[in-house]
Amino acid sequence: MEQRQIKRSTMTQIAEEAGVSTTTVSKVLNQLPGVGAKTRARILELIEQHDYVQNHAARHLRKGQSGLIDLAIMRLEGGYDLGIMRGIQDALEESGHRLVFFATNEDEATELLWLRRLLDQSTDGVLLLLPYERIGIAKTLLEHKIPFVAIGDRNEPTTVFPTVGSTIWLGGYTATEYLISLGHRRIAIITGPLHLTTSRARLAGYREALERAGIAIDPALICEGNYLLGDGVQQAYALLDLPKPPTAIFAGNDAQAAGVYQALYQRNIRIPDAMSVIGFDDVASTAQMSPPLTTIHQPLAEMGKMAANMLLRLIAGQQLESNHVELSTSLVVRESCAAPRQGLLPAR
Amino acid sequence: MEQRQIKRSTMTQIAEEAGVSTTTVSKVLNQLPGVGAKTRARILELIEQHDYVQNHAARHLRKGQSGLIDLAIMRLEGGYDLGIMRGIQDALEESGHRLVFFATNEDEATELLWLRRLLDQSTDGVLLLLPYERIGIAKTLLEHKIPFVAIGDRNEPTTVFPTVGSTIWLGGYTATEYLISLGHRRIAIITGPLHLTTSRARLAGYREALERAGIAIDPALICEGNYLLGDGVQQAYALLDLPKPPTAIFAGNDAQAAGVYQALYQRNIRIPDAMSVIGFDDVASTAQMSPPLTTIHQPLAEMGKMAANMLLRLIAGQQLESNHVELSTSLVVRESCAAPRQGLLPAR
DNA sequence: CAAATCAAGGTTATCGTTTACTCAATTTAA
DNA sequence: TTAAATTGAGTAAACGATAACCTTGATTTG
Repeated sequence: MEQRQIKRSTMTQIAEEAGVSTTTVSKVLNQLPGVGAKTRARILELIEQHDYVQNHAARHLRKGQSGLIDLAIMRLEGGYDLGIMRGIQDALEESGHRLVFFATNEDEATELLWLRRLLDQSTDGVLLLLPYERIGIAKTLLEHKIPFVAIGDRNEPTTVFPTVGSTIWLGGYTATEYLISLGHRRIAIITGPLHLTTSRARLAGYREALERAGIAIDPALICEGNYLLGDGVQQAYALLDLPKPPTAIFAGNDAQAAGVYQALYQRNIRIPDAMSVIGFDDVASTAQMSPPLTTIHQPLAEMGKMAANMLLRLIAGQQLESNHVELSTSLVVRESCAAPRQGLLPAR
Repeated sequence: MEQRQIKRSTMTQIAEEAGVSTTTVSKVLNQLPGVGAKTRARILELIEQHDYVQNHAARHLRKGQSGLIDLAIMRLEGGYDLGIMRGIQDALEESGHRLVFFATNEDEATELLWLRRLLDQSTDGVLLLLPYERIGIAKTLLEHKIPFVAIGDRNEPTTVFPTVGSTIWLGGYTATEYLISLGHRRIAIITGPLHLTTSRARLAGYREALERAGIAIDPALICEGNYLLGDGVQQAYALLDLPKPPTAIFAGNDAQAAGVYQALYQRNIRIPDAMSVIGFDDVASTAQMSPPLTTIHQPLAEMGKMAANMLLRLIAGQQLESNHVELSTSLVVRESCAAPRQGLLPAR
């Protein structure tokens, strides 16, 4: 087997050529004091000439810092994770850390193996992007004092470890309020699994908006899904088959909204003329839908960035001001909502 | 600053407790011969007890292998990259390598910085997932003898370095042939940028299919896009405004197909009744469209897996059987294509 | 002018493994 | 029974950089 990677010059070589010790070169590289201007310049020049790059492994071994941050994700899928990753990427680029990527695929064995590998100090910190709370991981990480931050919708808000989320309740409220403002009175919601606090938060927001508008809540208009497209399809059919179907559907997330779209397309019900649909998340692909989906924007990239920055601070040994931070959601109006067909509400 | 990560036990400690030298422990860990059964058992037990994990950095420093594979991607976006990443993930999980993720964001400076960092032997190999040929990177990698494999549609097929692609031409041919088989005669195509060989390959396949079916090629039905949704919208409008519009549109890729959908939705033209649409790539989100998009499947995950495996072989110092491999595309029939409205072709 | 301070730089141990080489004890072959 | 081969284990030198601790000469200070 031939030598694979070209042999690069080491600090020792640079030191020799410059006629100094490696210590001095190290000082220059790490911008530490104790080196004269002339010497420094000479060394810098040599470094340039040799196209010298510090050996990562040696540095890591000595300093105990790998320069690596591990991201655990459940499943490489939706735009949700992608949006967050984008933000993480951005934040890490500045810090010079490399992002290691790992998908658990919901397999516990895989997950454990991964966790075990991290324990050899090969990671500086961990970002958890798991859709439900994997207490196990968090606990292990805590035990081993590996810094980490959890991002996104999770089972329970906690202050035991740092988390980044968004104002879900407000999002649910805003979505519903918007539909009301368009004149809708019969507004359905397809929630996520109700054992998740974030699903309940959406629903609570929905309820609050209706109540404030003085609209009675009709339990028939509240369906539970599992945040998957198929649930959207199914629940939409169920809603359409109601004796008195809604004029608008708040889909809980964008995937379910896509499902609602499909059901409506099948039934030849035009959006937004005959039915308004609003999503949640504002995943990248929602803008691609026909018509483009009005939805609640979660600042995914910002959440990722925030989480990464918090982690970086943790790694640097600094204290966090707050263990849980929530970024704000906002309404993105596109083309899937309009006033209900019959115009204004009939006089009572 | 307090100690951050828990101090883990080292080989030395294990060795001491077992009353052997570190060499012996190392042999056990690396499954090398030269250790008696009893000793081996004793050491293994101690390893278990201590929950010992090898120190990555030390190992890396000594062996010159980081256990890391870097993936360069242009931009964290579509399902295209995601699909491929999924395959890579799978392949690497088996080998135990960690996947480092990097998005160039099309910024050359960032890219250079990244490349420079890899040169310190901190990577075992590189996977290039860049939509156009970044000769610079490949050349540098080649120079420094860093093993790498390029994946996906690229500018020019090459045998200078290993690449993984798919049978694009055949895909273009199949898509067109399928539309013809449904009875379409006026079939439009929205290509990608024609300076890309992969765009030209789709077009060539389209032409061949038409020719074989004895259908004259109408240049008015051939438009060029840039693989973006907006191009799909725009070109679709142009096609609809033709004196004699097509009855089917081959959209070049799925994003453009989504654009076509939007334009058709605006004009209230129903798919597939009044217009058939076929995509290319079979990105995850196409199944979410309304109606679900019929498209040409690129085996993205398989491509990623293949590329990763090739890279692994390269890293192990093995020869590749072939420098360029092409996996086959296939037709995925969903609901966006049907026979043209007017039924069969009028007799001539 | 002696003592204290300081800046520039060097010595050396160390981080935790791997590996080439050595060595003694034991087994095998002749 | 003795030389040769095999086996189980140890020694010590890397791998490349960092950091605590010195040394030296120059400059400052009282």
